[in-house]
Amino acid sequence: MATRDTGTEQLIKDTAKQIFFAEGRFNATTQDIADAAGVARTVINYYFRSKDILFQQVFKEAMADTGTKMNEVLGSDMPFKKKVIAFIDMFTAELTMYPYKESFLISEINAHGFSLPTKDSPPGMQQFLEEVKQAADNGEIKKVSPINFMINMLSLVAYPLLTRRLFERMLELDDTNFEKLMQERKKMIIDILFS
Amino acid sequence: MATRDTGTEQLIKDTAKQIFFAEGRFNATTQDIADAAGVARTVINYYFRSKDILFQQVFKEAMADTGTKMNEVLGSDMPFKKKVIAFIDMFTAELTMYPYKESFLISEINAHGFSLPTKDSPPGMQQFLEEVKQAADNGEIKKVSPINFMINMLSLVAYPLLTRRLFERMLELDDTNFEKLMQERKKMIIDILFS
DNA sequence: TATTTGCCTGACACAAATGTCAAACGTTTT
DNA sequence: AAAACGTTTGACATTTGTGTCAGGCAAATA
Repeated sequence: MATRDTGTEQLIKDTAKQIFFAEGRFNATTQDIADAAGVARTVINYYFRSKDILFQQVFKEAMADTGTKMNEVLGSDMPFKKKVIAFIDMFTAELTMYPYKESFLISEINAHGFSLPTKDSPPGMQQFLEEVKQAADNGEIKKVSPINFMINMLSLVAYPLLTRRLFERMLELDDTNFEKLMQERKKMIIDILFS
Repeated sequence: MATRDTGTEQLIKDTAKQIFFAEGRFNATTQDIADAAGVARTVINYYFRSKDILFQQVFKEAMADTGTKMNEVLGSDMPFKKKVIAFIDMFTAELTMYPYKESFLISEINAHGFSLPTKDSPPGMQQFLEEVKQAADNGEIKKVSPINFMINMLSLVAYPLLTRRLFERMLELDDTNFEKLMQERKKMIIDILFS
């Protein structure tokens, strides 16, 4: 049917991602999304047939996107430590832009039972876990199981960004101080991982 | 009005907590909650007047509950390392029971602008941060800012439990193996914090 | 036993959200 | 210019979720 491509379909998906992943408004209605995108609500039905299908597409793309980004870094041929730093930078940027992405994905899994399309864990991940093992044998890092190393790396970066709002309140930090704290943390995380 | 206390009010709140915090079904309807509790939907209106008020009460209690539990451990007079271990145990148990609690609280803040009641951070927290500073001066732990120590402790415990579903898929773990991994992690986390 | 009182129920009314459709609009094609 | 086509729109219908109410029930009280 030879699309004329007004960019509207993509605009709707991007707007939805903004609302779900950046603003964390998980119960946004199709009207909310349409308003934010500046289009009539029925356009959503025209392009996606139903709200559910829009959600599924956004979900699927988000998963694939995360997978690709991770794979690119973890599967690259950088030296180990450099790779870890690159990953932390990438992951920090990702979570700063879309702090609620993971929470949204998890909540959609619970709400609609969306199954994760990942056939098997991405190849880059396997390669990286192998490299962690080597680094542990080398003595470049402390002896930990590769999986735990991976989890530590993810946790130390992601958690404070995921729970940013709570931290800001609990610790009485404003946005500037929080950003500063996150920058400090990057170095500290490397220290911990390579101690 | 001299309540006769059939336990129904509490049952509804407990059921809501189960659905929100344990099952992660953030868009559950009042009907869902009523069904799970085995009562008619209108009973919810009888006890709470509206869905919003029920949500707010659950939210408020959850926040208070978390605050109390943290305060009890962090404000106790245990020796430092013992206190850290006790905290990790408590926090692990809490997150195993209610993995989606934090996510729910954050999502409600975004959706309904629920304000956090704790104006100032609880006293136990302040005391603990002070003790971290001392431990850093003692050399009992590495030199890190108390806030970062706190964040590290929380992150290493919470993140894998929050994102359990994603991890299980990505790393191809079943429930048993995941639990085992979490037990291993407890010791490892202590190692990291006290290295 | 009769009455009060708190608790619970189902039917109904209302509100909010989603989906459908015919028609209008502006490009592109003929 | 006319026709064809993809896109957009607003009115309408449907579905889903929430709140209200009168009345029924059982335990407590008199």
